[in-house]
Amino acid sequence: MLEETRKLLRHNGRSFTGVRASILNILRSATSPLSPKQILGLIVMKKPDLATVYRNLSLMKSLGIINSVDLGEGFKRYELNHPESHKHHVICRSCGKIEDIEECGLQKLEMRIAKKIGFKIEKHRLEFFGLCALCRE
Amino acid sequence: MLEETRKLLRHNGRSFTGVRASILNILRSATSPLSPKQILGLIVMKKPDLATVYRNLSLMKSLGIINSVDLGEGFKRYELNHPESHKHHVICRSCGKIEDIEECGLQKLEMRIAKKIGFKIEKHRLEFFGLCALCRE
DNA sequence: CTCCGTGCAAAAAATTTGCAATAAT
DNA sequence: ATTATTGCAAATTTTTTGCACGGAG
Repeated sequence: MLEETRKLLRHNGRSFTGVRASILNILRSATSPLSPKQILGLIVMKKPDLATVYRNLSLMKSLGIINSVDLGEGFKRYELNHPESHKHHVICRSCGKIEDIEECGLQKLEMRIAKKIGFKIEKHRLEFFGLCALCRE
Repeated sequence: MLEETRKLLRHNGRSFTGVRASILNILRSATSPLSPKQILGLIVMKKPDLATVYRNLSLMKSLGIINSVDLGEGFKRYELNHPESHKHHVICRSCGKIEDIEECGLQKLEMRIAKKIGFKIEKHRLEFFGLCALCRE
């Protein structure tokens, strides 16, 4: 899995560096999308510069290895891109917990909209906001 | 319609100032969500400070008069809040055109998710990205 | 040798805040 | 009078960029 990424990077003339491996490992074990700062905070040894984290996130996003998620917090979060299973998020407005959901079922709506307004729809973003079980008491 | 807003502001001890009226009029005639800078640019006479625009957007959002929309551009956009008709957006990745869509049909999905993960879902955000008819040539 | 990757510092861009002057109630 | 609103400047926060150095091919 990191092997595929390595190949993808090589194929684009880039290398599979330690920083990139760290970022990917962190995103792989994350249970929700992380901000650049959070990612940096989770790199334990040989902490890179935050600018390097940004540059790598940007590169890996452009190669489709990761995705960005914007929850309207004033910064972006990043997660691994799983091309097969496309994810959405449910965010608790009280504790900030983020849960992933696999279910989507927007294809029909997408097709209907595409036809109605003449767009070729390539992707969508869907997030739910509310209160998690714990925060509801 | 501005009358309701006036009452809502008064009820919260705030006044219906010229800046607020300008912002609301601009949002009312906008065909897509606008950034604070765009809004400022559209105020013709007696241009307020950008900080004032930000403060008013924040206040009016907290009162539910307007909504913010985050398309992952690095800044937020604002639109009027129409409590009855809830809107989503389709954004052209080439020319940036934003179209509103009224259709949603996410209630069933919302309920299914709410039940599955125990969230009380209060709102959602949905955007589509692609190419508009013109940009497809 | 020639790019790529990184650290460091500085710059940009979006947003927020402090404070004094002004306007509204 | 009391409280809200604004302008202005400065501060914060997120993200980007320039440059020089070290390293991989």
